[in-house]
Amino acid sequence: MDPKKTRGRGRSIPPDKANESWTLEKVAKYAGVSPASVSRVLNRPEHVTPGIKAKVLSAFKELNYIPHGGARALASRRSNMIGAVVPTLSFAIFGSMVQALQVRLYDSQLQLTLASSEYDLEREFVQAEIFIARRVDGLVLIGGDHHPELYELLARTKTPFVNTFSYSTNPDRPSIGIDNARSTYELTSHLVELGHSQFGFLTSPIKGNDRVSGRLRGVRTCLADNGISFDDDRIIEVPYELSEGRNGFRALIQSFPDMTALVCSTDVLAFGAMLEAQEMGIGVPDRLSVTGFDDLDFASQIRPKLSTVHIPSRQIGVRAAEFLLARIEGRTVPMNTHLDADVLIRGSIGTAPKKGAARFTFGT
Amino acid sequence: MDPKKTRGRGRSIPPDKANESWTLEKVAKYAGVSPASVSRVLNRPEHVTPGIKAKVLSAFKELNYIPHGGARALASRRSNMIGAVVPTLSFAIFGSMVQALQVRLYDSQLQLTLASSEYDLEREFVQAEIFIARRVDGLVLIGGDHHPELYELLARTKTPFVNTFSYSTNPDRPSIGIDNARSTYELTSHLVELGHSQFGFLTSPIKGNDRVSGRLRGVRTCLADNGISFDDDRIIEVPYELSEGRNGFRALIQSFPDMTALVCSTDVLAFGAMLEAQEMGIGVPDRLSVTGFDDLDFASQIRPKLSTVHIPSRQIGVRAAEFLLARIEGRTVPMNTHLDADVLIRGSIGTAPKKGAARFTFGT
DNA sequence: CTGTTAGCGCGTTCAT
DNA sequence: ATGAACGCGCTAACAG
Repeated sequence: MDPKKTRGRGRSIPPDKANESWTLEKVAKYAGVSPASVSRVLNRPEHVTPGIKAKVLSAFKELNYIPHGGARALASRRSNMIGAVVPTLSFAIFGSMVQALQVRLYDSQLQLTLASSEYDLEREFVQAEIFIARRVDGLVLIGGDHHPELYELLARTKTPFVNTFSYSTNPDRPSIGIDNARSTYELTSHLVELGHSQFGFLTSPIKGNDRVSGRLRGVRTCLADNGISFDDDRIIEVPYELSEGRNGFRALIQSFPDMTALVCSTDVLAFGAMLEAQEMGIGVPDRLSVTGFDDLDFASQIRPKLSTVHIPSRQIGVRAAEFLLARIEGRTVPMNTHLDADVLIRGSIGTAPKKGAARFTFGT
Repeated sequence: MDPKKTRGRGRSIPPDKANESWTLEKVAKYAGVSPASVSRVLNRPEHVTPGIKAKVLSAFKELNYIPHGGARALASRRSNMIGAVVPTLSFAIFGSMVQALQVRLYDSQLQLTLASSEYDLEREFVQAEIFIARRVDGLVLIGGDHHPELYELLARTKTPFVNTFSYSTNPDRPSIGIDNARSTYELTSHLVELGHSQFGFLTSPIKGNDRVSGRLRGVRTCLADNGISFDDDRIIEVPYELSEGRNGFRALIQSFPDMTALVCSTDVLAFGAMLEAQEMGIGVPDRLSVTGFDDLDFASQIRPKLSTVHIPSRQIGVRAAEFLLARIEGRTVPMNTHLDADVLIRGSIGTAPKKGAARFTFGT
């Protein structure tokens, strides 16, 4: 027998198993096999004899070997990472999508890495660029409004990506999401049927956010279809914060004391508005109907319950993962998939108060 | 002159600038300089003559060159990535910490990459391991309760890390955070001073969460110090969800109808409890005092305002970044830093109702 | 200051 | 099924 391969199986230099930085090559030597075999048990264990596999596996354990991700990415031209850039980490709605995404990717041996843009398209671009520099295998984005250069970058680098939360039909911009305009249209219709004609729209910043602008479009279209006038000064834009919902509502009701229906672009602002209304003695839904969007936990817990639109965010996460997996593996998949969003009519809306009766007077 | 170095500066093979995968070497050839110089303008631009720098920079632009992150990490033994594993992305409290962390790291050319553990120590371990496989330069963790193997892994790989949100004094476990027990002790003291003696504790799962267990300890110690009895069945543990706050409270008040003070381990559960109390006709704070922890936006917006503890989460994020930066650069820094958490006494707590008056009777 | 050269740790042809 | 050799794209000495 070859003495090198008998006893000791190459355990020549194990000075300190713990404090060594083990590389695939060293592990191979330690296990008495070739580097290629070690690589195989890492990547295609089924193509390896049980005997060798066992040796390598036990070497892994003994040496606490951890393969170098960067080196693997370099050699294989695949990073096994998917990047996601979300607008914010401060609201639950993206959290549940991301969680579902993560779990689904994990099942396929892909790791999710996350960054946030703080609702800033420039920052979103920078974060995406960093991900691309890491050669992520795919990218998940929120919405379809992005820096023009980002779309160019994506195309140039051929990075698979998918827009989420808002549905589009553009075949060059894969998307998985809901129809924001349609859902809001529906919500607004209910209000119209209840006799409302004095509307207000309270929203977080619209620029660069197609979900929000879609919702605004839904309101506009619905009111136009019903011959209800809706001037731009009935739209008030505030930062995405609970307290700003209060402020926005106060400003709006001061300008339009006869407003009886308030449509909010998101639950958070609706909560703020409801809290302020309550404080001002404006009854919801008796004198004012309020709607939101997102169906956050609070929506069904506060009283009255908030009428809103439920976004299937877990579904979106799962679908996004599966879309990217398909693209990465070269399978063909529909570029755009529409998901249904349930419109939830709850206690926060009611029939429009009779003319005059609704008018809120200050200082009374 | 050497003809190779004259006109054309090597622009021999630019077949399709757009569809090429440009490497540092190709860029160097294109710019007519050495690979080393290109690398230098990437990493130490100050050590490069303006002339060369200009050539390289314009080549970057023309070719849309994006350096390969994995290769850089491999060659330099630094990934310029910091990993963070958070328990959940669904609550704002970690969001603001992570955001601050991200911004601070960004200023130092480090990229944050995020993963979530869903409050599961096993999953936390796996996520951390993946990060370490990517050779992150540092790791941010939440709390100090981790899988024992994680601590081993960290030590073995010499990965700089820091526990956040909970303060500890263990020099082997760097931490930046608040003293959960102390803050809750203080909060409870207020309740005791207001005459309360019938307490309840509503909490999210305690196991593996030292922030929550610290808070429980704070309550226990305070009540013991004041000679107030507090049996374990006055502690109720529910999932971390708004609706579970309702359920938990209902169960608790049924078992202990004479309870007048409810301490919650987190604002979310306190909100649930307050909503349920309101629904049940139990006045807050007249018949029941409630406290939370976190100071979420809602805490100061609902009525009555929730008494709670404000966590300086942005501060924690900034400090965590700076701690890791220091460790990476080999500077010495205090291993444990304590941050103050403001105890906010607001409308949700009041003097204990007289004996008997407080007793809530079902079906009345 | 600049260019040359040798790896970084791994995957992947090829032979065998 | 296994091993040898090459190269992924970049940085880090070193030499000039």
